[in-house]
This record gives sequence, C-alpha cells and structure tokens, in this order.
Amino acid sequence: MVIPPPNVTGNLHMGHALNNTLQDILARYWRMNGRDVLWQPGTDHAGIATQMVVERKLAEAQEPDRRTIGREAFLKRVWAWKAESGGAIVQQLKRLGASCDWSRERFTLDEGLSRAVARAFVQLHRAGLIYKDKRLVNWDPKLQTAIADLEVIQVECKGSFKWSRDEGAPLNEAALAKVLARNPNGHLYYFDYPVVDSAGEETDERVTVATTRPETMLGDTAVAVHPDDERYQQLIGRRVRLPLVGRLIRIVADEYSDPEKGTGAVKITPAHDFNDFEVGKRHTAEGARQINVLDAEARVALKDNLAFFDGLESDHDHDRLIAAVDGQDRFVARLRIVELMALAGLLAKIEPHAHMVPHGDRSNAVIEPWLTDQWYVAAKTLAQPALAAVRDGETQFVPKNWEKTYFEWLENIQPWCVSRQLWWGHQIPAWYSPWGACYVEETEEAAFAAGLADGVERGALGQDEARALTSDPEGLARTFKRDEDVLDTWFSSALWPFSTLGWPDETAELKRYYPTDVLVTGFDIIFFWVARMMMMGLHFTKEIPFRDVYVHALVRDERGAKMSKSKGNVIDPIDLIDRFGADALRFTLAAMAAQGRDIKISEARVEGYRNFATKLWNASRFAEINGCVRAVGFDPALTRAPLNRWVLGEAAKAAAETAGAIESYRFNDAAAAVYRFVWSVFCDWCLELAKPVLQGGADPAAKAETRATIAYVLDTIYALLHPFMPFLTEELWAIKGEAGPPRSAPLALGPWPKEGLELDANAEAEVGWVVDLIGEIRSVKSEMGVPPATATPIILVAPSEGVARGASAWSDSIKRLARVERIETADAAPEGALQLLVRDQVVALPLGGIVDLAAERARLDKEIDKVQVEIDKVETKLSNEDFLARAPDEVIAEHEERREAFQERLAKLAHARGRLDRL
RNA sequence: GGGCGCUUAGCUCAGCGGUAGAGCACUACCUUGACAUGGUAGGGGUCAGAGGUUCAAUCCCUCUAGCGCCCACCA
Repeated sequence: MVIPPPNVTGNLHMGHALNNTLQDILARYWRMNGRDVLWQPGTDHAGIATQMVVERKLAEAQEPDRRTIGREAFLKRVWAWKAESGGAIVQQLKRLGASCDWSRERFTLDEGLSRAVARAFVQLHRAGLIYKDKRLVNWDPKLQTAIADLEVIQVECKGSFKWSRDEGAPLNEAALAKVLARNPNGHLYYFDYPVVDSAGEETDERVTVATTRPETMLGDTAVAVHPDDERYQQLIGRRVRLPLVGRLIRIVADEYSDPEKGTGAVKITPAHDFNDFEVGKRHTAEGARQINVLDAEARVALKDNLAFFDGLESDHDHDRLIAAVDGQDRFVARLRIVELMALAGLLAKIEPHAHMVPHGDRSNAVIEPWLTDQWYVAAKTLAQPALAAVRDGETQFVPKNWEKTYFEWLENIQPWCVSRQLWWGHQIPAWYSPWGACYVEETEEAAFAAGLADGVERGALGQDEARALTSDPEGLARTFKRDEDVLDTWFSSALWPFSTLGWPDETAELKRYYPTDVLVTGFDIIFFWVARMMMMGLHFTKEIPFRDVYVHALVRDERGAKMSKSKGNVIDPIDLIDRFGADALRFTLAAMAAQGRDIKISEARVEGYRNFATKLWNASRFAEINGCVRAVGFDPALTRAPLNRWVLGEAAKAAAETAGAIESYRFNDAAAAVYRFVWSVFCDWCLELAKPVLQGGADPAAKAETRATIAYVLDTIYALLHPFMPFLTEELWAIKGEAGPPRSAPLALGPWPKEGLELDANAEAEVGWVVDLIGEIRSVKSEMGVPPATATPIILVAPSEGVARGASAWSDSIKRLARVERIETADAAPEGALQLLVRDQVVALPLGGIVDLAAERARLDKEIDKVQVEIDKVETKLSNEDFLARAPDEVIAEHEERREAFQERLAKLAHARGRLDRL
C-alpha cells in the first residue's frame, strides 16, 4: 500500500488523519494476520502550493521577488523552506500512529524519483504520448503559469450595473468603474458591429453581439450565427467592420451559435476562448484564422502578459486605443473598451448577467484562456487501458459507484497539459538547439550527445565544431538551452506506486510489492491522482497499480461545512490528539467512516471514545487487581465454567465480525463490533458476573479458570482493538506481558485472534438467562419506584430442573447485581407478588406493601399491549394464504415460533394481571 | 445541461426485503471496594411525500419536494 503523499511542507489536517487512520487499520490488521505488509510512506513537493508559500514569505520579509533573485537562488530558498518545515507532517503522522515503513520514506523530488520522472517523460515522448503543442490553455495570470483543466474551478459572478442606450441617459462611466472595481465580471455588454457592403463600405445595418469580456473584441476574427436562425439568414457570408480595430471580419454560420443566448450572434475570438478556438478552426477558409496573427509584432504586451491584442493589425492607426489600453490590466482594458464603444455610439446596453467564471484553484485569479506552447500528455490514449482495467474488474472501487465517476471522466478526457511556468518541480528534460530542434533525453549528457549528432547530420554543425563542443561544457551550455518549465506535480504523483519501489530499476521490492493491494484516498482526487496512476501504471508496468481503491468521504465540521482557515472552523487533529489521544481520534474516524460523502466530526464523539479507552484501561486494572494472569497453555476449548465458555464464544464472534468488516472496508462496522464487545459484553456482563467467582469463596480451580479466561479475553480485546487504538493496546499488552508466560512479539506483529471458542449454546442459554433475569428485576424495580438498594427475595415459580440449577449456580451474581435478598422456589406465585417473565420462566417478586398495585396493573397492561400488537402482526401474516404459499419455509417457521412465544408470554402476563385484579 | 448522492429518535449518523439501531443529548435514580471519563432504568421514530412491484417495503422501481456534491457552461 502506498501512502497518498502529503505536501512535504504541509501540516496534518483532518483529511490526512482520516486517510491515514484507515490505511493504518488495514496495515496493522493484515500485518497481524501474517502478511508481509509494506506501507510505503513519502511526501510530495506540491509544486504550485509550495512555490506560492515561499514567494509569499519573500514578500512578507520584503525581500526581492523570485524573478529578481533568479531561479537558482529561489530554488535554494525553497529547499531551505523544505528543510525547515519538511518532516513536520511526518512527525505528525507518527503521532497519529501510522505504521509506515519509515526507513523507506521518499520524496517526489528526491534523486530516485526524479530519475523515474525523467525516464517516464522520455519514454512517453518517444512513444508520441507526450508532445509539445500550441493550444489554448488555462492561463493563471497571478501565478503566471498554465494550469490543467482540473485545476480550474468555476465561480458564479453576478454584477449589478444596468444601462441602455435606448433610455437616452449617457453612460455613467465612474459608476461602472466603481462596480467593476469590486467585481470585474458578471455583466453582459451588447456591442453593435457595422455591416459593410461588398466594397467594404459601412452600411446602416448593424449586428449586435453580446459579450461578458468586452476587451476580447479586439481579437475577434468572425461573428457566428446559427445556420437556421431566421433573423440572420441574409447576413451569413457578409462582413462587419470590427469597431475600434477596423478590421473586416466575416459573419459565418456555425452550429455553435445558440439563438437563445445573447442576441444569437456571437463574436468569435479564437485566441481567448475555448469554444471560439474550435469555431475558428472550422472557418479558417472564411477568414476566421487570425489566430495565426498571434506571433505578429502588433502584440501589445500587457502587464499581466496577456496578449489580448493578438488580433490587432499593425497597419492601422490605433494610437488612441493603444494609449488607452496599452500595458493595462485586462479589467482596466475592459472598462476602457466599453467607454470607447460608448463613445463611438456602438454600445447598446449593459446588463447584470450571472455566469460562471473560471478561477485558478490555487490563486483564485480569473483564468484567461491563452494560446501558448505547452507540453501535453496524450491522455486519451493512456486512458483506454485504465478504463478497461476497471471495466474488467481488475481494479475495483469501493464503494463501487465511484467507478461511474471514473469512467465519465476518462471517457471525456482531454490532453493533459503538464508543463508549468514554475521553478519548483521536475524541470522538463528537453533541450533546444540554435537550429530549432528539441532533444528529449533523460540527462543533459544524453541530450547534448543527441543534439550534436543530429546537428552534424542535418548540417547545422560542422564535424569539427561538434567535436570541439563535446569537451566544452560552456560551449554546450550555450548551444543547448534546457526547457525552462517544470512538470505538473501530479505527473510525479502518477508514478508513485512504482517509482517508490525503485522503478525504472527492476528491484526486488517492485517485484514483491507491485501491484499494490489497495489505495485509500478521498474522492476529491480520483481524477487528479487515481486515474492518472492507473494510466501511468498500466503504461509503464503493464500492470494495474492497485487492486482495490477504497474511496472515503471528506471530513467536514460538525455542521457539515468544509473546513477552511477563512471560516475559522478548522479542527486540528493534533489538537484533538493532545486533548483526547491519538487512539480516541483514530477510533472516532474509523467509527464514522461509513461509506458516504462526508463525515461530520464532533468533539463530543472523540471525547466519548476517549472514555472508551479509559474504560478498557480500568477493566484491565480490575483484572490485574483480581489476579487475572495469563496461564501457560490456556486452551479455550478446555474451559468448563459456562461464563467462561460464553465470553470466549462472544469474543470469537466479535473477532470474526471485526475481521470481516475490516476486510470488506466497513471500518465503522468493525469499530462498532469491538466497541460493543468490550463495553456491553465484556465490561458490563462478563466482569460483573465474574466478580463473585473472583472475589468470593469459589473453589480454586474455578477461580483459576476464570482468571485465565479473563486474561485471555483481554489479550483478544487488545488484539482486536489494536488496529484502531495501537498506543493503548500496545501499552496494555506490554503491562500484561510482565506476568505470566513471556510474550514472543509486540502486539503489532500479531497474531490476530483466530483460535477461539465456537459459540456454546448451553453456555449462552444459561448465562443469557441470568442476564435477562437481572435485567428484568432491575427494570421492574425501577419502574415500580422501588429504591435500587432495596434487597428483595425472588421466587422461581415451578422452575424446571435446569432453571433451578442455574439459579442456584448464579445466586451470588443475581443477588449482587439485581439486589436480591434470597432466591426461593414455589409452585405458584404468592398473592400480591409482581410477576416477571424471563425466557418463559415466571419469577415472582413479593414486594408486599412497597408496591403500588395500580402501577403494577399499568405496567402489566403496557406489556400486554406490546405483546398483543406483535401477535396481531404475526397473525395477520400467518393467516394470509399468499404468505403461506410464497414465503420461504424458514420465514414461515420463524413467524410461527414467534407467534407461539408471544402467545405463551401473553398467557402468563394475562394470568398475572388476573391475579392482580382479584386482590 | 449531464451525472452522483442525501432526507431514519432532539442532534450526528448506521442499517437496507420479513422483530428499527448506535453515540451524544434528555429524564429518574445510584459516592456498591475497576471505572462518575462511571453504573442502572427510561422517554423518544406513520424510516421526506405520493404511487408501484412483492405474500411482505425504511430497504427495490417511478414520480414529487427539499438539500448537497461533481462535471460541462465566460454570447
């Protein structure tokens, strides 16, 4: 199992705590079961996130920014920051109890993994699966880098400014500026584009287009209308003069245009809009190909490096325009353009318009689609085996419904932009020569060699020149320039399951531990990480990277809100560990890990499980005080006392339940099974019922057996609980190891309790009866308002031989736990005594004057009503012929048994009630 | 627009064809010699609504209402 590598400079948050708790439960469980478990740890360099942090630190310290200090110096600062903060998260994982193989810790930027990244890149490049392309990318203007589609989030923006030319009032530019300063998005602007005649002269006709990004109009290369739109039929094929710019552009028919939206005529800006880019490609013949002008000298560099003006033609006089927008931020340019259009009388109206605006998930800056050269991974090709592996069930998602999400994404996958204009990351292993060639090699040496050979071959280099360069590092460095960009962090993460095991070398670890068994992760990174590991894993190793993908929920605060620093609702797992212990936190997370979408964590719950830990501690102490020491060669099967056989059977049942639940990733069921056994079975009943034996004058052999059994069951409990509460259980295991036979290994190494006692029906019947009896007596006393301390006699009415024997054997416990004075036997219940039903046995409580007869009548009536309702339900079914004909035999039998049991109970209750009436 | 999910006790959530559960909270009682971070007893649910399938529906199907998430969407 490989750990989802956390950000090396990050801190443990609740998501990590959940994720790693679940993994640790699996690791510990299987380790105890004798598996050779490798839980591979490591951390991620987290490109953008980490670089941003260091940049912010530079700014806070009022030091020169990264561009000023340069790449080398900046990277030194990042490494220094890594050294300073790195490892904190590893320490935190250790505090959580994560039993990774820490000696194998890896870092995505360490030497080995960097080599794997270079190898992967080169191999994919050779296979044509990585290529450089000029396409529209999501450009993050704040971070100054391209980002992948997945890193873009949509945010709804809605403005508030309204203006219409028809209303006659002039445009209040100051008011608009004020609105836009607060939120530059969220308005729809209607522009008139004058239609020209065949000679290029303006006519009176206008085409009105609507846009949310006015400044992009400078790059318009066409106007599109729907081919079936009646309103525009006569305009298709004609041209308009692009205002401000003056260029003539064509009105084209394209299905992309939606008659319902805006005016039905849409401006096409291929260089700044993904849809327009496609439309432009379809209409190059009609002149919509100005996207090619992008590299023209007419480009006006804006401060944000956004080339809005790529469409400008240099032979026009735009002095006024240039002066207005040159070098301006795009949102300033937006306002200027609107003002200029208004001035020209071509602004028809402005209206508020709610729409989704793409933002960078890290920077929160509005994304600008921009045409640039970037490296792409041919995800579509790689996706096919990744899809097949899940379709064929080689890799399975738990819960299964996530497979649909996975399919949906992979089936519609776009090329993955992997280059980032950042410095912190794996620099792309590509070198460029002066003759414009690109050499992709794993090392600089290899690239230079390839470049020199190629240069000679294509005649760009003389033989002598090449030979001279070979031994001239400076010359080589001048000749070949390495690609400046680094790879998307997720590129290295995608290799994680095999790169951490030594790939590309064929190591023993790779052979032994790959494919991994299971990946545990949150659903938020199914696309970012899981799908990409599948693609890369299958491509490079021809094997799936993992068989099971357990997808857990996200942790939210107790009201269900996503935790965030700005909301101030972040619950710090380390804080919870400090206050309640790692074991309590872990148990809470496991108990809440039911397969859903989110987990709302509340402190009360953690506190409750802290109490659970304390309970176990006290139970262990009780056992110690009472001499419950492990016995040499203790064999559950040889125990004789019903109590011991009963609790051993229950322990075996709990072990099986817990194991089954963990193996099927039902962590909450597993936690519940252990919890219930420890508290409700072992503490509440086993220890209580054992007290008379341990503390009374029982015979030494019986006492010894019970002591040994309790010690054995406690050992079982420690083992069952160990995957959840490793600290407490290991501690108790060690303490208990001080007496009795020596321990051969720490608890963590197992074994997991398998050898146990099968449920013993006789023991269950006997102990169960006692448990029920005590419960009934307590209940009736409480209901009748009898002070619990009042010791009363009980009378077994006409008991069977077994009951009589049992009652006598358990008399100490019954007396103690139910506050019974003495146990008698009679043929009939005495007058005025309360009557209880304990598994068909009538038990009378002669409470004499203590009891309020009316209350007792009410109690019996209530009880009778309840039973009657059950009988009615069962009888309705049993008298239904269809039910008898179609229900399975065992269900019918079950119903019949229930009817009889209820009827018997009813008869006895009615009898008691009748006696009461005669008093 | 496409998809996924949720609605069960006051709260947070399990369960998912045949007797509705947990934790917390609540009520009453209990300083009993492991534990008041505890013990005992108890109250509390037409399982969102309406249809359907079935001998039988909280559970399966359809629809409705409300809530949430993911993907796509800058006219």
